[in-house]
Amino acid sequence: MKESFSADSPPAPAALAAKVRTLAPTMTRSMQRVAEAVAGDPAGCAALTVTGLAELTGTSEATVVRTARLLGYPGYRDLRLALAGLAAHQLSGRAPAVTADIAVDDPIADVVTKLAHDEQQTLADTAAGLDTVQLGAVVAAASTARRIDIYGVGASSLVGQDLAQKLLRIGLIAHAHMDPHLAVTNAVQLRAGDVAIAITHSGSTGDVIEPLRVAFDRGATTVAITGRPDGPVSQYADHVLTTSTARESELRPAAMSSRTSQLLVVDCLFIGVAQRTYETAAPALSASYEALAHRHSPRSR
Amino acid sequence: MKESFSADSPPAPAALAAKVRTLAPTMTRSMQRVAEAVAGDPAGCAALTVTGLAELTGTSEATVVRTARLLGYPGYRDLRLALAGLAAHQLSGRAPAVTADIAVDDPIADVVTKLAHDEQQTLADTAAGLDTVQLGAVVAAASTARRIDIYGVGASSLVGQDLAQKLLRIGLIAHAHMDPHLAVTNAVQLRAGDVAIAITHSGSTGDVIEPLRVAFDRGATTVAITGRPDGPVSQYADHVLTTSTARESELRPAAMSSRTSQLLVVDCLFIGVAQRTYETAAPALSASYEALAHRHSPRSR
DNA sequence: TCACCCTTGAAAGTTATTTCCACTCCGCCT
DNA sequence: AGGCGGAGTGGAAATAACTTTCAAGGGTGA
Repeated sequence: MKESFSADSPPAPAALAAKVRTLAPTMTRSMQRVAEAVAGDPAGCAALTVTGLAELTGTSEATVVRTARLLGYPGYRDLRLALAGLAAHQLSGRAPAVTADIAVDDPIADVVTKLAHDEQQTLADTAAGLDTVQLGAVVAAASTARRIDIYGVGASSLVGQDLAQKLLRIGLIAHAHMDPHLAVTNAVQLRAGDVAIAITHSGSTGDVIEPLRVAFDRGATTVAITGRPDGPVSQYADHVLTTSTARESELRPAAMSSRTSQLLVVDCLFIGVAQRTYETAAPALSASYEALAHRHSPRSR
Repeated sequence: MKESFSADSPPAPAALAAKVRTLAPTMTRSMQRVAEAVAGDPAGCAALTVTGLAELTGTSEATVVRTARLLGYPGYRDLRLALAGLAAHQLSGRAPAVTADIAVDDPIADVVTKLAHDEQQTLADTAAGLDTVQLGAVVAAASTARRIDIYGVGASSLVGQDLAQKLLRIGLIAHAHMDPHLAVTNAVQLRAGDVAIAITHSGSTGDVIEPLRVAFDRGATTVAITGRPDGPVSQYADHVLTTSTARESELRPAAMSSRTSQLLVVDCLFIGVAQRTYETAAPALSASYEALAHRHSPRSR
């Protein structure tokens, strides 16, 4: 039997500090120094080699290895790996008050973190609150529609354009109207089998409700994508898709999170339609991809 | 100079998967295999030695080390340490994520879940990979710019419009150019102190690079928001903001996640500017809010 | 006081990582 | 078409890191 130490337990994951305390009495003085250093600054020790840690604790490499063994690892290498994991753990643990509002004097790094977090929250909320039955119905209607008209103004206008752009790419006739007057005059052209989609966060944007009303009267399938399903827009909508309303702050206007939410809905809608029309959508998608390729400079690698 | 590879960034903590995707195009085949293995199974790879990983990926030790360097670590040892941290992270983090791709026959409810999850991932990756120093510099430049020109075509055009819209709302002179020719002719008007922002996922969209080049030559502060920081667009950019490149599938074109990523960057930029110009931004924001109020029907709740 | 055993670090030995170099393959130019 | 140059790659030497061995030192109990 060689110089064996009781490696009684598996490579403990996070309970390292506890283990150190438990085992401390059985340790020799030098080993205690090593264990102390490891428990005190896991992150720092993870960056050190055996030699480094030996020097830091004023001991030898052999002692460091012995300590690692005692702590339940096959060698120092594995202790170090565990240490790295533990370090990553604890510095992620302290979430810098991510729930806090974005303040005027927040450093830019915090802005990024908070904003990303907020948007993630918005996405989760939207996904949770989305009525998949309604969505399915809209997908079905859109897949077979003769034409699809989309209404949106302001920030929602961009969402509408995004949807139209994508639907066009898979060969559907979709148009995003930005001018309210033209929208109404075009809505008159709609009939049963066509689809009209109104996008408005407030649910009460007159410029968007009006064309939807006309489409509704004409017998088209009408859809409202709104954060206020109880708003006026819904009365002319066969299907209502609800977007989430995140808290807004002075620096973060509602438009920002509503846009995220709307885009998710619109993307789901698009993918649903693409699935349904896969036979024609797939070739259309690759065709438009091809067409774009030569617009990029050759060098890409 | 020895066999050196561009270890451009610090040892990224959690943004590893994102970094792999961003850098993938610059990588050689063998390196891609290694990077893939690392991104695919951080925990598993953390348990492997250089030789082990080399064998697993069917490459050589040298290639593994090269890949580690490219990812921003001084060597494989450090990559391994980071991997261990990441592994500890994710298995403590959360439940078995929905990593599966969106399939043609997925029910609509799954589409919503998966898509929301993917977009959340994209946001996290983007936030982790965003260079806050660069962002800060862009914010500073934009806050005091005489005028801000924004270039983007296709899907990126909408992102550009979004940014322009928001900047206008806080009283800055911002314009999103959609027509490449007009963009160039307008870029000629720029001079030192002005800001030009090009948005292109591929980093090689000629229609966007051209106006940026002109702006660059004119002495304006130029910014590129791109998923390929090594792309041609960067050579005319004083500041490069990197968006993340999520995996795409047949049903989920790259445009979708790149848009999410771009919007986050743009939002951060906007909030940064709003902070800096708070004195004027706050009243401007409420003024525009007021102006919109009467466009909505009276009944709201 | 002596013998024993435990603790410890130096150094040898082993394994892992990094560096160097030569070979190959691919694209380009002549 | 042939050859020339350069990037990409893996093999192997060199180096660094880790592990083991071993002998010296120091304390303790007989």
